[in-house]
Order: sequence, then C-alpha cells, then structure tokens
Amino acid sequence: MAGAAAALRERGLPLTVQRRRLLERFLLCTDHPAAETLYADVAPLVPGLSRATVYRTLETLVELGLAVRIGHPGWEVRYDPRIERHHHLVCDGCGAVSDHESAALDALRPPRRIAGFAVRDFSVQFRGLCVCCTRLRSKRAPHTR
Amino acid sequence: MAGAAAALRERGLPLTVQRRRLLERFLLCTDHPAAETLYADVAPLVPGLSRATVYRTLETLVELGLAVRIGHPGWEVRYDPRIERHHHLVCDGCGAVSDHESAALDALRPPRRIAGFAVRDFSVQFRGLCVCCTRLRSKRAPHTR
DNA sequence: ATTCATGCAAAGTGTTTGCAGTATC
DNA sequence: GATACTGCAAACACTTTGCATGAAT
Repeated sequence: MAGAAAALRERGLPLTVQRRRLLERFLLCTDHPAAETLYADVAPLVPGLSRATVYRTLETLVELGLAVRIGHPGWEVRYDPRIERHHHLVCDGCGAVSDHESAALDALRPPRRIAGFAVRDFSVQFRGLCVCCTRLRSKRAPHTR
Repeated sequence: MAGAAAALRERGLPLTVQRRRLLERFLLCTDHPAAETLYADVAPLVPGLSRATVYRTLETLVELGLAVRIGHPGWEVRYDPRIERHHHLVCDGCGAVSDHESAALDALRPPRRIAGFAVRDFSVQFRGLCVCCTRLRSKRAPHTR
C-alpha cells in the first residue's frame, strides 16, 4: 500500500479516496479478482463508486507495474482445428496466436488428479510479444501493453 | 472434412450447408480464428449466414472433439497484485473452469525466447473432468462431450 | 415425420468513452 | 488554480438465447 501510494505520487497522480480504498482491498487479494469482483467488494465502502473507476484504476496499476493483467480486454475465444496436444504463443501486443510444438513439454506427464479433478491432458500458453511487436517496442519508449 | 462429416452423422446431427461450408474453411485454418473471423470468411459463401450459427457450430465442434477452444467465453480480465501466475482446470464435461495454484508450476522458469517470441509468462490449462462430472460418468453410460 | 439447425432480433456480459463536475496536489 | 480523477450514461465488442421457420435424415 505504501509502495503503491509512492508510485502514484512519483508520477504526480492523485491518491483519491477511491484509489486508496481499491488499493487497500486489491493488494490483499490472492485470488486474482476480476474488475467486477473488486467493485462488489469495495462499492459498499465508497458510496457511489462507479465501475468505470474500478476499470480505470486497475489499468493504471498495470501501467505503473503494480499489477499484472491476466488476459486482455476484448479478447475473443479462438478455436483450433488441431486437436493433438500442442501449445500456444499468445502475443500480448497484437493478439496473434501461434502454435508451438515441444518434445520437452510432450514428455511431461501431468498428474492424474488435481484436487478431485481427473486430468486428461494439458496445454501450455506462453504469453509475451511476437517478433513484430518486439520490434515495435524496442523503437519507441517502453510502455506497457 | 470427411472425418468431421462422419462424426456428425454418428451423432445423428445433420450436415447442413452452413456446417459444411464452415467446416471446409475451418479445418484448413492454422491461425486459430475467432468466431468473427470465420464468419467474415464464410459469410460471402453462404447468403444470410448468421453469427449465431457460427458460434453454435464452433461449440458443437468442440463438443465433438473436432476442435479445441483457446480461452473461454465470458471470461473477464483478471488482475493480480502479486506477479504470480496461475493455471486452469477446464472440465470437458460441463465446461466449468477453475483456478489452480501450484507451487511446483510456479517454480518453473519458462524459456526467455521461443523462436523469436519473447516469453513473458505462461499458464497451463489442464483439461479433464471435474468432480461432479467424474461422478456422473461412473454412474451412467459414458457419454462424451 | 421427426428432429434438429437456422436466422433474426433482443438480451446479456464485460469493458470503454465523452462529458460535466469535483477532488487532489 | 491546474491537473487529473470521478460518476453517469451511453456506446461498444463479444456472445448467448427465444422463437418461429426451414432443412436434413
């Protein structure tokens, strides 16, 4: 919390009541909440809190490097006609998805069971930046997303 | 395509014009299309094609085991104040998705780079049957989905 | 003839944006 | 007092659903 407040100050960003309350709650979360969840938790403490503020605050935190985004807004489900086990490289920059075959990963044997869940197969999703997007980033000032 | 047609017939599902065209196109795709993309590609060939049909067809293919879904419908972006990764258990039976935290997986260090792709993080998707569905299967006749 | 798929349009989520007003620095 | 944030409501993107019609077996 202290670190977060400092990070905001450093950028000249006001520490509003809404942000303080959201931070207090968010930084304790261990369950990677969605915006809606955080809104539900904090709204009772901040009369009139708007969902938009929650969304905006969370994105600000990501920009400040105080939070990690899991997934991307506006990202659709994609489908793959290849059903054999294979893995994916998902670009955080442009959304491109490419396949990745790996003997090493294929050699792994997943656990049969995870907390009652009967595991049948697995696949790994690597997130990062594709070649094109890497090139773009290195030119301009580094800037998240 | 032949295999797909057979799979449909086996289940007594009609091979409609729309499905045929969608299949013809989809099975050739190597770029993990989203529903919208497939719609754009096929709509010119099937006058009056509806988006709903595309969505429904793709989900049918997943149920038949002819396609895999990358991502989950209705999934919101989640945020994490710890820079910690987490994984997913996806039930082939009911489609439920639950989170899975694993110290062992967290300890893994992904490669920095895969064929030019700058890896930032990864997450593992385990597919199988959740507790409820496992119970159902063991009682009733096995029934894929 | 039966069964299931389709199109349409409406509704449902999750998220973003423009704007006028307001709090923070 | 300047700047940036907030709430509101409307817009937006993606996806699902109900229903009457129509097509495949």
